[in-house]
Parts: sequence; structure tokens; C-alpha cells
Amino acid sequence: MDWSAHASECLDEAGHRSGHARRQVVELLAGADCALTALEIDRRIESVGRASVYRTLDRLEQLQLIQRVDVGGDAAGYERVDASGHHHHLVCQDCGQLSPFTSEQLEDAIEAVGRGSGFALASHDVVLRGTCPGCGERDA
Amino acid sequence: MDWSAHASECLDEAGHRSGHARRQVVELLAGADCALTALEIDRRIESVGRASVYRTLDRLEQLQLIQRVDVGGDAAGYERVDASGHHHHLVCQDCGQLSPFTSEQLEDAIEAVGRGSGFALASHDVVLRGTCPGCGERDA
DNA sequence: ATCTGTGCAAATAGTTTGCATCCTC
DNA sequence: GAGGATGCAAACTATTTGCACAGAT
Repeated sequence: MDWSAHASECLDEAGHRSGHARRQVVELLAGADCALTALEIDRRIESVGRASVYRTLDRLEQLQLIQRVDVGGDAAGYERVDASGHHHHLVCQDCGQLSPFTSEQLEDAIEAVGRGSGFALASHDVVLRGTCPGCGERDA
Repeated sequence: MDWSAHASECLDEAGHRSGHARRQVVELLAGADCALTALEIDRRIESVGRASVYRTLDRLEQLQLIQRVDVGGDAAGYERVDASGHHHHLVCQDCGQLSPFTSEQLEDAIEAVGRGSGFALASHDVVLRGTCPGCGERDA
């Protein structure tokens, strides 16, 4: 089952109804490569009110079907949470492009911090900023 | 030399002048335990316009004397960059408290990701969210 | 039929900008 | 004295809320 079907099911089980706005937002997120901001989503979908985009994102986040990603810009990004894999983000300071990465070593280190801190960790974000290969070449 | 003197010096060298607002913002940040938002700073300082707070924060960030910290709330936090040490943040989802931590293992893992990605890393943020020991106890 | 989802418009919150004035160098 | 720093108020951007109505169950 793909994410969009899974998301719809979870929303239904949580007692939410399926409207036209919700379907479109879920659809878009299902096909997205990486995080999208609420405004990007709103712009890409005709005939859906901005408020509905925000409300749908809230519900999805509450159910942990999507995750908020703060990469330092003005607007918050949202991307689906895949059962398959958890990832983090590299942000290019020049072109603004967002690329995902994974690192077991990193996850291990975070887990160790959690154990040492006494906090019961629920989630975590890692954002690396720098110059991507493409932009680095251009400058050189 | 403490941070506030260092910051003033850097600002001067960058060609900025020292006014009453700048002095107060630097002073506050120098004594802060962890990140403060622009609005917190504004509220804590009488007789300084909000715009001056933002402008001073911009200049400090540009010179890398402070660092912006996004912990997921609505407002961005700012905290001084100490030569001594670089740290990250644990956020309690219940009480909202922010605590700093350091981890060499984590820094190593990040460096490794940088090498593997082709990105020239400039900076990075790590935010861990969970329940702090105090709030965990209270719930139990 | 009921009660939630939706769209619009207005309200809010954080941040930025324009401009006249003050004050540092 | 010149030019940056400051404060105020207005502008802006992202996000939230109130409300009437359409639509899902």
C-alpha cells in the first residue's frame, strides 16, 4: 500500500472526512521528493483554499503522517513520513536546494545523547548547511 | 575577553557604530543561558525599539557572533557563538524548556556525512525533541 | 439529517522597511 | 558635519480563526 492510501486510511480512522482539498494535498505530498512549504502546496493546487491546506497539514502532522521540517527559511516545510526510512536534510546556501540523506552513525550518536540526557526522545531533526557540489564548482 | 567585549570589537571593526540599542542587545545575549527570540529580547529591554533589536541581531548573525536556532516554534531563537564550544539543543515537548548538549560522536557523524555528500559544510543544527526528566516524572 | 470539511475574508504573529531624527565618530 | 543607528509606524509574509455553506457519511 502506498503512502497516500495509508494516509487516507489513518485520517478516516481518526474520524476525519474525505473532502476535495484533503485528497489533493495528500496526493501532492505523496508524490513530493522532499519537503514542501504550505504556500508551495497552495500555489500548486488550484481551487483549494489556503486555510484548508494548513488544516490538512495540521491533521496529517498530528497523526504523524507528515513531519514538519525547519530548514531556516521563512516558511516551514512538510514532508511525508515513510515507514521505510527516516532521513535528514542538506541545504545548499547558494541555490537553496534541499537534499535528503541518511546516516546510521548519526542516528546512533543521537540515540546515545538521548540515553545520556535523561530525555525520552520522540523525534529529532538535523539540518546541514553548505555549498552543494554544483554551486561549489560554479564558484571555483 | 568576554563575549560581549569581543562582539563589540567585531562590530566596530566591521564599520558599525555603537548605539544604546546595540549595547543592550549584546549585553542581554552575553548573559543568556540559551537561545532567546527577538521578541523575548525586545520585551526584556525597555526603551529599545523592536526594529533595532532585529537590526542588531542581523548584524551579529552576519558576523557570526550569534547563531539562529530554529526549535520548531513560531519565532526564531538567537544565541551567542562561543569560541569555546558548539552545542545543540534538546527541547521538552511538555514544558518547552531548551537545554544545550554536546556530543563528539554526533559531530564526527556529521563530518562524515559532509565528506560523503560532496557538500562543503558551513554549519549545522541538531534539535532533539522529547520529554525532559522533570516532565516525565510528573506524568508517571 | 447531521456534522465535518471547505473557502473566503479578516485577524494575528513575527519580521522588515521607510523615514525623520539622534548621536557616534 | 557626515553618515550610520534608532524609534515609530506602516508594510509584508506566514499562519490562524470566524463564519456561512457545501458535501461526506
